Amino acid sequence: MAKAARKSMAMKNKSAKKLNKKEDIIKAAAKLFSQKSFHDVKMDEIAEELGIAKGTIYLYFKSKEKLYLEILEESYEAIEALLEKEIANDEPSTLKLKKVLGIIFSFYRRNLDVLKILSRDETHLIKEHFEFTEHWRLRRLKLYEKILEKGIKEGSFNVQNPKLTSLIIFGLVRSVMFFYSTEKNTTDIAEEVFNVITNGILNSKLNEYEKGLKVINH
Amino acid sequence: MAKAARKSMAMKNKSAKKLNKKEDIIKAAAKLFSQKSFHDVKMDEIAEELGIAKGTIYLYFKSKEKLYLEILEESYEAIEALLEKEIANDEPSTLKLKKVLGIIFSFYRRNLDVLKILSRDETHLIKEHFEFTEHWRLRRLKLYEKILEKGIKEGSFNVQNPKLTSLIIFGLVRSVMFFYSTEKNTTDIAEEVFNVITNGILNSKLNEYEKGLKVINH
DNA sequence: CTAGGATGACTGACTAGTCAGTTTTTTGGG
DNA sequence: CCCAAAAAACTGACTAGTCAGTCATCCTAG
Repeated sequence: MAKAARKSMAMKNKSAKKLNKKEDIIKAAAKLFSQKSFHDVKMDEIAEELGIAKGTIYLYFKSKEKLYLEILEESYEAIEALLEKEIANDEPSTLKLKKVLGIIFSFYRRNLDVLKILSRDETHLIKEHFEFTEHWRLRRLKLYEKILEKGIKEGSFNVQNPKLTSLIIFGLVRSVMFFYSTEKNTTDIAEEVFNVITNGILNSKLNEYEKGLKVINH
Repeated sequence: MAKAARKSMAMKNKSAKKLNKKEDIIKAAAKLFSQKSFHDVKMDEIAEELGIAKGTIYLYFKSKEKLYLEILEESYEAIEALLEKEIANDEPSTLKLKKVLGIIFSFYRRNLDVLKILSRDETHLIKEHFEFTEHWRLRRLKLYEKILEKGIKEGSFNVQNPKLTSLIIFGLVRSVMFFYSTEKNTTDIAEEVFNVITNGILNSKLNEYEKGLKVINH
C-alpha cells in the first residue's frame, strides 16, 4: 500500500511537472510571439529564455507551427469560456453588453501578450492559423450580434444593421484594448466605452434637423 | 537646339521609364505583402510576378526592408493628402466626419492591398516599421480628435473623452474596412457607420432611467 | 560601338528540426 | 534505506534547406 501510494505520487508529480514545463514553454513563447512576428521568434530564443535546450521544446511540441497554434487555442478557450458563461444568464442586454466589455478588457489587461497574438492581423498567417483566427472573429461577432438582437427585441436597442454594428463593436474593442493607455480600472473603461457605444457622440439636445445641417457660426 | 531637345526628351523618357518600373515594383510587391507576411514574400517572387530578374529590384531599392517601407510611405502620403484637404474647410463637424469616413472607405476599397499593409498589426515589425505605423496611427487619431473637438465647440457633439472616442472611431473604421463585405457603395457605408457613431445603439425612446435599468419581461 | 540597364547563378548567413549521446529520475530487490 | 540498472528527460552540435543580396556577364538603344 505504501509502495503503491509512493508510485502513484511519483507518477502524479511527473505528470504535473510535464504539464508545468509545457505551460512554461507556452508562456515564454507567447511573450516572444507578442513582441515579434512568427518568423522573427527563433526556437533557440525561446529555449534560451527558459534556460533549456532547443531539443527540449520538441519533446512537447511537434513543430514551431503547432506551438504557435496551441498558444492561440489556449487563450481563445479561456476567454471564450468566460464570455459564454456571462451571456447565458437573463440580465437585460444593456447590462450584458457592459459586462462583456468588462470581461474582455479585464482578461486582456491580464494577458496582454496573448491578446497581441490573438488579435494579430490575419493576412500573413498560414492556412491553419488563418482559419483559426477567422473562426475566432466570427464567433465573437456572433456573440455581439446575439446581444444586440436580444436588446432589439427587449426594446432597449435601436440597431438598423446588427451585422455592421457587431463589426463596429469588435473593431473598437480591439483598438481600445491595444491603445488606450490609462490607469483606469477595466470596469471603468468598459463603462466609458459602453456609454459612447450606446449614446453616440451627438449632442442629443439638437433636434433632427439641426443634427444633419448645423453650420458653424461663431 | 534640336539636339538639346532630343536629349532632354530622351532623358525624360528614361527617367519616366525608371519611375514607371519603380512604381511597377511597388505595386507588385504591395499586392504580395498584402497577402503574406514580410518574411513570407520572397524577392524572387516579386521579380517573377513582374517577369524581371531579382537583381533588377535591387537597382531600384536598396533592400527588401526599404522596399517595404516605401510602400508604406507612399500609400500613407496619398490618403493623408486627401484627408488634410478635406478637414481644411469650414463645414460643420458632423458633415466633416461623414466625409472623412467616406474618403477613407473609398480610398481603401480602391487600394485594398496597400491598406492591409498599412493597417497591419504593429507588434511584429522592425523598429523602423514600428515607428512609421505608430506615427501614422497617432496622426489619424489627432485628425479624429480635431474634428470631435471642433464639433464640441460648435455644440453638435457631446463627447466626454475625445481621446478615447478617437480611438474608438479609429478601431471601428479599421474593422469595417477589413471585414464589412457588402455591395454597398462606400458613401453609403460611411453614412451607415456615421449613423451608428453619432446616434449610438440605444433606443432613444427610452428615458434615462429606463436606459440604465430596463429589465426584460416578455 | 558603348554605356548603362538587366540578368540569374552563386554565396554566405541563417535556422527549423534531428538525434546520438549525456544527465536525471524512477524503480525495485536486498 | 541503499544501490544499481532501467527509463525518461534533456542536450546541443549538426544537417538540410532557404533566401537576401551580389556581381560577372549579357543585352540593347542610341
